Amino acid sequence: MPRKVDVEQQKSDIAEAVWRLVGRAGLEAVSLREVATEAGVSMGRVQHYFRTKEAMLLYGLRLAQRRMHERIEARLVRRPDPDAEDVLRAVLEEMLGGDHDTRQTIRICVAFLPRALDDQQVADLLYADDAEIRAHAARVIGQAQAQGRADPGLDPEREARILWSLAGSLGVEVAFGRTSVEEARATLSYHLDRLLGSSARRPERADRT
Amino acid sequence: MPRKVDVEQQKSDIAEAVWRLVGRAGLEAVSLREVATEAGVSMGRVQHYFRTKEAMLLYGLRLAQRRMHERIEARLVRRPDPDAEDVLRAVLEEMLGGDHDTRQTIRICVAFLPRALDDQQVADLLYADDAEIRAHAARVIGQAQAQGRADPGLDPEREARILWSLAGSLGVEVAFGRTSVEEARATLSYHLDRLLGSSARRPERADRT
DNA sequence: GTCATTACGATGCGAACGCATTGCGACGTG
DNA sequence: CACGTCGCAATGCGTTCGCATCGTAATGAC
Repeated sequence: MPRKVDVEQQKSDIAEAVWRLVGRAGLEAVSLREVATEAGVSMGRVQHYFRTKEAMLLYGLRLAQRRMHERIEARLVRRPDPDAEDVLRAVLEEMLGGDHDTRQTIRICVAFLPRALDDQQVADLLYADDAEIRAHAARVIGQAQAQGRADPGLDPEREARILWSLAGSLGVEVAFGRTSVEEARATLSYHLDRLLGSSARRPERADRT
Repeated sequence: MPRKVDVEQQKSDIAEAVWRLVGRAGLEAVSLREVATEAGVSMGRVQHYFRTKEAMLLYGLRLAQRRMHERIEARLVRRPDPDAEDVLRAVLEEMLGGDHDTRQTIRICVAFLPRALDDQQVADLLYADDAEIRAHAARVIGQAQAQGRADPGLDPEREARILWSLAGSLGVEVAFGRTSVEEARATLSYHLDRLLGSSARRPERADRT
């Protein structure tokens, strides 16, 4: 077997160039030539790794979402023995777009929204975790009610829906520069305090415990 | 003076073709030829009324938003002596995308989001009313507090932010087929009930009072 | 009727597009 | 040390793009 390179590395290098272009000016800004230039490689290379433009875009979206998942996991690792609420908070915090890559990912997802209308594959990618996380949020809210922390008059399903919409919306505002991360965080924190009780919970594990 | 046509009519006919294309598959789907075909006119006509593609798109966005404003006004006309809360509720209701044209407009706004990043003109159009409406919402919430209808512990500014984000987010979900209008309406109504007290207020004026 | 002016339809141009093809240098295997 | 395969760079093709140009039919002022 001949010449070997790190295929995944090459593909992700190209995908990241796609991200930058999409994040900067939307899907229309993406052409094979532009991607090649942005990645600092030849157009032949791009075509070697992606048979079609469509495949390249889909790979970029998929990878962006995987990276976002990894960032959420990383947040959880920093917590000792995370419970369901920790998981929810980690997801919400990630969605706010404090991280530069997250903002990029949010912009990418927004750019793909129109495609989801008639492309089931894109729709599946974009909405993959929605139902699961909403259900999870509802459970956490119900749990807080059972513990007497949350207003028993709340409808967990509806509140979960609202929370999810709110976090998503704040993330988009941040990603498109309409709101600062601090503002978004303060707003979400305010909402969560009213929903689950004070957010002053167990702190993240400090470095070198 | 020679041949006269209804210039505004012609321009809006073309703009509506742009809407259909954008609403169907995003900004990338818009080319002069496609627009001409969709509108059932010649490409020359399109170019006659819009000097550049950019001008055409901007006109489309502007007109879509003006139509949305008009629909909100129309909602208000159906209410006898509307107060500040009626205005807020009319705006929110419109944002949910119950109307087909509104859904189209929401999809158009989303499609333009990336452009707002480095096009101040687009940004101004997209975010024109945000601050005003948020301030208005905050006032309405404060007023409800003063009347003892709303929880005095609420922060009107933050609640206004949340309400605005929520309505926008629900509208986007509806516009992209992720949620039914009924669901969105129920969710918003649930939230408003907790925020302002029962939504069972003065009904709209019935036909033929 | 004459004429200026508006409203277009038709056509052409250069650039950029996605994609296919070709060829060759680099490398692990025998 | 050949040989076969992989990793690309280069180039070309047909299409589509936005836009400019040009010709002409229609119309109201005189």
